[in-house]
Amino acid sequence: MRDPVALAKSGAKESILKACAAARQKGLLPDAPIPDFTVEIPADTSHGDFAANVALVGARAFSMPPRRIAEIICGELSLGGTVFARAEVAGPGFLNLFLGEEYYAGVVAGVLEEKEQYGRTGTGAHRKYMVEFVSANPTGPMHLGNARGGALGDCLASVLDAAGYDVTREFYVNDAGNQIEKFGSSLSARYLELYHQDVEFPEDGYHGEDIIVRAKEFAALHGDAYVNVGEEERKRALIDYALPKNVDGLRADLEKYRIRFDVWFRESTLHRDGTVAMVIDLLGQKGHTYEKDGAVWYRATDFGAEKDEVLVRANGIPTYFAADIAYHYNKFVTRGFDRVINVWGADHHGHVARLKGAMDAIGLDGDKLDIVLMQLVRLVRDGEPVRMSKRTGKAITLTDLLDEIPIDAARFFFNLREPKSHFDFDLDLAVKESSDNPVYYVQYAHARICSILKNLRAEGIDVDSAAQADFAQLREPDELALIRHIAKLPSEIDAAAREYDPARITRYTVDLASAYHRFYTSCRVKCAEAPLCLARTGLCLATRQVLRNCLALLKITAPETM
RNA sequence: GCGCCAGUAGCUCAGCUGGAUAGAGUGACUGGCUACGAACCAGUAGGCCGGGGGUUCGAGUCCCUUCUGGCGCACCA
Repeated sequence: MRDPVALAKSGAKESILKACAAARQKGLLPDAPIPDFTVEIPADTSHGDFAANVALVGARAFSMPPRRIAEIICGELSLGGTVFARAEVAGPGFLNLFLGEEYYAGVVAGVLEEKEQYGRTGTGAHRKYMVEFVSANPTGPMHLGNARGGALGDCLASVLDAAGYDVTREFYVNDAGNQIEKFGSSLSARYLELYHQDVEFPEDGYHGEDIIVRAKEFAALHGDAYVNVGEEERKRALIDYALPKNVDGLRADLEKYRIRFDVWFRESTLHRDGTVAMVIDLLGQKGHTYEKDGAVWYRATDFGAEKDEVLVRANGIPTYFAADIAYHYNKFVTRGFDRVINVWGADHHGHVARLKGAMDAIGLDGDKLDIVLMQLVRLVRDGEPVRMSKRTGKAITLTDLLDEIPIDAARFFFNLREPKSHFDFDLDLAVKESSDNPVYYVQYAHARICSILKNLRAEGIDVDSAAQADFAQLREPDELALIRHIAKLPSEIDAAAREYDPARITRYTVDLASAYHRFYTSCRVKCAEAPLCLARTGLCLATRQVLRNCLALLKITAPETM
């Protein structure tokens, strides 16, 4: 629960504000309000460990040159009680702050004390959040988009959990509506084909092999009992058989991918329990609907959408959109989520405004609904886009992908880029067991630490007592750089949660591994003087802990040996 | 035609609510193991941040415009 970076920043801010007040009292600064300023970690460490831009943003308010303001504030600055040892004015007027030695020791000791809790923050304050993701149609196998959405949604949920939110992972099962009817017709046709009935396969039906497999399974159970019944009865029986099977299949595939949902929510329940009818009614009462061409329309344009939408078709069947409004009513009202995050493919971006608008229209707050749009993925092999599976000739499925590349690599790669970035998934790189594969780079750092600790134990060093080592021994630049990076984890988790971008954690982990490898190259653990050796052992333990915490978040294994 | 996302090194991408000399990986070239894992580290080269305007102390970041690419604009989901 400790966040060294946040503490340092707030301490710096407080001291600076005090210095400003003191300067004003002495008449050194005019009596104008101090604009909001930031305390950030500069890219270049020669610019200090933290830097404040107070003088730059205050130039106008004080009508003084920034450099002069910075000098005045710096002169009044008292750093007692903060983690900083000194400050200096630099560049155009930055106030650069340098950390004192105690800070570093505190960070390492803190990690070893908090262990797997290190990095977690209380920012979320247990607010109820839902992340709905994947939600693949149960009419067939999952595609590549689901692979990215799965890794993204799952890690986003982990990140939110780490930031202190009460998170529910949810899969929306579209077990009603048009595509289920198509699913039934397709199954029915395949079933009848088995009995040499002369049937025409539905034009817009599902052509996948999996439909034939299900029809055969059904035939093995029931024989020709459903050949001579009505089409509706046959479809119903086939759907009732195949749908749960498919959902179980999705569940199993996702578990292989290390994703476990808290809730599998069925669309059909919304139709059955009347929620769909209720929200349509509600919209009508509020005057947001009208009838045209026999259909019930919703005035989406009144709520920011580009065009109005049909809620109930002329044939009396509600649209998917109507069900979606009901679904979100259920999320917010029935189940009381404070915020709902949906992970959608970018091809659904046209639905964002209308769904959020619909929330406003039924008297809820559309701003509590966040849609994370992720761009579609392009698979690349030998520098060429791969569209189809070699084996099946059809679109590549999640299981095809996981047959080819390790789960660790898949989860890592899909979380390496921001959701909104288009990206190429390099199959050759993902299967490569070498240094240029970043997932191995990170895992190697972990294995390396484990190996060192093992050697130290073999030499009779009490590794476990290293948690109480004198970390003030750590003074080398690469040691301090590593510790500074370790200190960033909690704020990085907060940032990832705030921006809905778990890729930040993946990149953080790569950078951490890099900082460790540099430390390893320049600082020996084993042959150092006893106190230094123990301190470095502690730093190894802390780094390993942080690597583990990050990899656990991403659900990627942390191997002891490779 | 309208809308959303993106254009940063040869390639893949970072760049934190506008901050200091635009970074990393990879590829190319060069160095580093008689010492804890060389699946590692260090160095060199490589850039009118798609183009053009604007806003201000300061723009890769914000605004306008334009070009290019991806994706949407169903009584499908």
